[in-house]
Amino acid sequence: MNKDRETSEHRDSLPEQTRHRLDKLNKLRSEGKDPYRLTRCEVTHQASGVVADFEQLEGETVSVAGRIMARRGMGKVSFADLLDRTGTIQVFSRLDQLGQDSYEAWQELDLGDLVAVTGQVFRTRTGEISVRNFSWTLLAKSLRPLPEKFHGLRDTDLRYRKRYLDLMVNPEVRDTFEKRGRIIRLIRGELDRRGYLEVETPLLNTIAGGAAARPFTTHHNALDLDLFLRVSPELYLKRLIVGGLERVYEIGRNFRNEGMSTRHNPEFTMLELYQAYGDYHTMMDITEALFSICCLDICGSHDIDYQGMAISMEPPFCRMSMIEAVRLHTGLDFDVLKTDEEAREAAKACGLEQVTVNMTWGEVLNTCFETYVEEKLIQPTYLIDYPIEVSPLTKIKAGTGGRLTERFEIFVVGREHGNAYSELNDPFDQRDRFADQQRRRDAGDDEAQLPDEDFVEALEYGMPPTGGLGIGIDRLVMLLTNQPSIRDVLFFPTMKPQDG
RNA sequence: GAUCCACUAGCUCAGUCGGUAGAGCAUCUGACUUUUAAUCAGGGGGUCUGGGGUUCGAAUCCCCAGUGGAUCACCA
Repeated sequence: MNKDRETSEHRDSLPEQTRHRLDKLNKLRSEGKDPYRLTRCEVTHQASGVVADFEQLEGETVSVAGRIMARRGMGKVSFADLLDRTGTIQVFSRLDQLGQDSYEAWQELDLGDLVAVTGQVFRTRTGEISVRNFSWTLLAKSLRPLPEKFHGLRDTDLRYRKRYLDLMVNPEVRDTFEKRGRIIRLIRGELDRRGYLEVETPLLNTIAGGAAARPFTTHHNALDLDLFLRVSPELYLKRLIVGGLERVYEIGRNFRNEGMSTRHNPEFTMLELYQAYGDYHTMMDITEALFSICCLDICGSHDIDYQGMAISMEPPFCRMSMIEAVRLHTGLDFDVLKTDEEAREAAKACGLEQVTVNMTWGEVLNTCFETYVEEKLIQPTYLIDYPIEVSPLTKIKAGTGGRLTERFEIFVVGREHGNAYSELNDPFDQRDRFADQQRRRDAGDDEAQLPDEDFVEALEYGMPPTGGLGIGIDRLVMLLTNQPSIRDVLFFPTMKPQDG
């Protein structure tokens, strides 16, 4: 709120409620009681602590601080609900205890004002644990009316744009984000226990590698250099494996310049980890451990509800090959369909319209999976053995004629939650795969991966056999907090400006 | 990018057949010394998202735009 708004002509144009609050603030300032000048206050107890430790605290004097969320005036007595980060505590104020001036000033407070209260812990006649107001301080004036307390803030537009209001009046929102923080802490704890080093790698990339996705572009002025926001930290993390760190992980933001949905935000948080001397089976064990640990801690059970679906997060998770899954759901058997031509014809006969003339056996298989199977994988399932065409950084699976790779994605509630593989460490093969990706790019596939010759050079020094895993943190949080949209687990989801 | 839906007081929502706008909470005035969605009495508050059109008359019907939501496309 800028200085202009304190002048009289602006005052008159303000909504009634804001005008009243501004008048009160100006009155305080003119009396030398500017609340914004205070720099700190002594807080001895949290709201939930007063309630939890009532037996010990009854009769003791405590200092609490928070936002006034509700008031119930009774004349010479009044009640207020004070909200801090732990919850709500009731403040009981009496005229004869505060004195005329202090009580009148207390009655002048508005919903949303931030106050500190010092007083005695006691239980009211109706049993409510409260703080008897002996003295209080206004810590900050709230100049705008709060959203309604009973219904909360419903308008999704407002909730996402002004998340602070959402957090003030919708307690379950705070709960979701506290759980998000806990999930990330649990993951760090488990990986630290397993001897992983947490690392950070560049967000500004000269080559946006490691995933097939369109990047955001930016520019460095001093170097006169176009840069890309990373779409994945994968190639950097594997360089660290080459460097001998053996077990590394990074939890951080990826940026993909693509469509948005309930499952996609342009920036999102990924866990990526790499373990030398492991493979994709090692990564299945870690995935199960991480999911299970988080689920038990957050939900208290392996049996959870997600949007009306009963999900069992009890390890071990179901494992099924892509060929098997497609056979099960479409009847098409890619063990029998041998050539690209046969695969295309069979899929077309099955009604798959996306099939184009150039598609290979593996691409058809993958398209069949995405079209007919993916959304049906409700219970946690490791979908294994992906076609080589869609897995340019992955080791070939022995005995598949070079068609399939040692890779899995984990699906829950019909969504991809993670992606892992036995990392390709053959520099010759890797160079060929990049060349293949380049051919696809040249043929018009702008999502094909960009060759990274420096990465291949790193492989030439020798990378041990390595298992790698990526888990979408936002989707995991959605799953464990039963939120329907990724925007509900991001404090500030990407939004169009309103006057855009 | 496509389709459908929504947008009314600070917030949550009604608004019939096209006839000058309603409620609850919040706010203001008054009453009230243990309330808790406090209660009681009274008052104020609106660019009906924006622009255009049809009409004697539009929150309401039509067109365009904005923002959001859902679905699809995209996302190996």
